[in-house]
Amino acid sequence: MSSSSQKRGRNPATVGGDLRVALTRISRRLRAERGEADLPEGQFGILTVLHKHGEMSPGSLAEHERVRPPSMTRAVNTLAELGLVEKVEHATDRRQVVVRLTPAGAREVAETRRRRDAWLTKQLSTLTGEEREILAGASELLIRIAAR
Amino acid sequence: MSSSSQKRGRNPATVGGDLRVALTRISRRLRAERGEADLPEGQFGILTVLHKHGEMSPGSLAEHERVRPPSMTRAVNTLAELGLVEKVEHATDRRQVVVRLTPAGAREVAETRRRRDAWLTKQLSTLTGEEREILAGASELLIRIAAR
DNA sequence: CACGTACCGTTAGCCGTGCTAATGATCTAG
DNA sequence: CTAGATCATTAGCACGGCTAACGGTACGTG
Repeated sequence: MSSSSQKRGRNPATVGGDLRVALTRISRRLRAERGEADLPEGQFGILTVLHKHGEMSPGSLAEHERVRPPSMTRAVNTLAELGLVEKVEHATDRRQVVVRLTPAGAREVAETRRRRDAWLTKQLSTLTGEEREILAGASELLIRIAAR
Repeated sequence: MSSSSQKRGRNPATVGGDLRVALTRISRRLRAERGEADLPEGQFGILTVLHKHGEMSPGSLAEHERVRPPSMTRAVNTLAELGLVEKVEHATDRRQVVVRLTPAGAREVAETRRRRDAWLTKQLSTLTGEEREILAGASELLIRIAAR
């Protein structure tokens, strides 16, 4: 009862410490719940970005995903080998590369989304609406903080 | 404006998707903010567990951190090489090993805690009390979910 | 025009940290 | 005493971050 009783005027450092613990715990749990057939988190993330925003250069992808270019190059190559994206040349700037979702990639996004999120969705279903609201709010805050 | 306008009756799947994005973003950000001198997240986590709960077997540590035993063995060995923990033999069961924080390890916990959390604490300081409340609540929820 | 500089992507190679499978040592039940 | 359970470890794989260094391309300026 010690953590939920004192609610007002939270100390930023304390919240930060708790948040860190929570993040590592849930991350490990989610990783453990990933099925054999599911794409690794990072790779799937790239597909969803392409699905949402359309074709994009590796550099933009890297920036969007807050990753260094070499990391993105490798991830994109893996996806290309799987036939989920294709790399085509840029129309006017030959330094650049355009990464594009293939039909198979688009299918993968749709199919995997359901499968992959099954466990988490199920857990969230058991929460109250208010609790889900807290997590939704936290998501927005965390994304905002990460973007600074 | 599409994500913050509709607030009631959140769909678990939607919350899950957003949450996933938020988790990967903030995790990468935190990793990027880690200083040269700071211990990697996982290793530091082990030190804090030992600091909080006292000496412990690798198996218990693994369970506590939701990791498989081989992962813990390796992490503990790294910490032992750094002189931050020591491995001593169990009093009665010679299969077991007892992992214990060294004085240097205890020092490391105290010192690193401040340094390592500087960035996150600073970010949280700029939030409103209500927003920090949301993150504190979310931390509890996530830890609960991870423990299932 | 040519040259230097800036930019983009890639290659090479490092590290941390998760996993499974298999081994060795020890303990314990029968 | 033997068989099986339990604990830690070793070996080896995957994933996904990173930096440093490099090659090709574009572009501004002399």
